[in-house]
Amino acid sequence: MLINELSKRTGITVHTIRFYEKSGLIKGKRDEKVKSNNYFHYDEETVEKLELVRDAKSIGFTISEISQLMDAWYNNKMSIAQKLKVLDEKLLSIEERIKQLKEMKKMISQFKKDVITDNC
Amino acid sequence: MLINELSKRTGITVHTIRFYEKSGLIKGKRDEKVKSNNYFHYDEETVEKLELVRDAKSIGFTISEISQLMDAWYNNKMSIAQKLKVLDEKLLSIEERIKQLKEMKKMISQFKKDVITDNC
DNA sequence: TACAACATTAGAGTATAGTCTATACTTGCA
DNA sequence: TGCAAGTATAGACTATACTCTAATGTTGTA
Repeated sequence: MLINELSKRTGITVHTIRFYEKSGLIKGKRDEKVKSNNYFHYDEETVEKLELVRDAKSIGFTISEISQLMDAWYNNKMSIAQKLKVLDEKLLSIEERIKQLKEMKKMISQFKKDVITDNC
Repeated sequence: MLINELSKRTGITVHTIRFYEKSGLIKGKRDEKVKSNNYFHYDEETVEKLELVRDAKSIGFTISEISQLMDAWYNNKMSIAQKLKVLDEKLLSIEERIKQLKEMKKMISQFKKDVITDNC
């Protein structure tokens, strides 16, 4: 599929997809048989990747973190041990974030109580 | 206390504290009695605020979100209902983030299993 | 075949959140 | 008193992650 369809499938703008391509998150292929143009072609895996990018971004992962994660997932040049290392690191950082979010939740709940009792 | 002490107390650089002051997160007071300089003075509440800023930032809150939160906390111009509204919104967004993080955790755990089983 | 829609590249512009430099004045201590 | 350390303001610079524009070429359809 071409970039326009990829954009429609993922809900990510053409501009942003090109930006992700420049950043190395995805990679389109040129069709050697076609000589009249230089269009990039994308496969289903790219759709999956962009969905992962979207999810990972929404929880605050940076592009470079997502890049690492995708290497662990899709890159066959990494050893199993290396892949597991990256994945374990990401798991730890996620758990740390959940912990911090729970603390903030507690704080805000306490705020709420304070606001109510201070003013009634 | 002056900005240097505030910086040492919070571990936030003088530059960044000035940036937060420009952004409206904190507010120092000038001492009317002293006429030879224009130095800002900060109180304990500012220390607390900067600690809140640090915590909130670490879980991905933007400055504008933190600003809202601090208004709900410290600004006496807001009604109780308004404060509770802001706090409840923040609680909801935190719960949403926790949910997303848990999903990502599941995904990565599944990745790990795939990596192991695909290669052994 | 005209022309709208789509593709590419290069590069400029924007928003957020700092980070640093320059300049100039003030304070505290040996 | 000298001078290092601290303070203020203005503005330049950086990094991240887009977002948009311009220029130019290609494709598909009425």
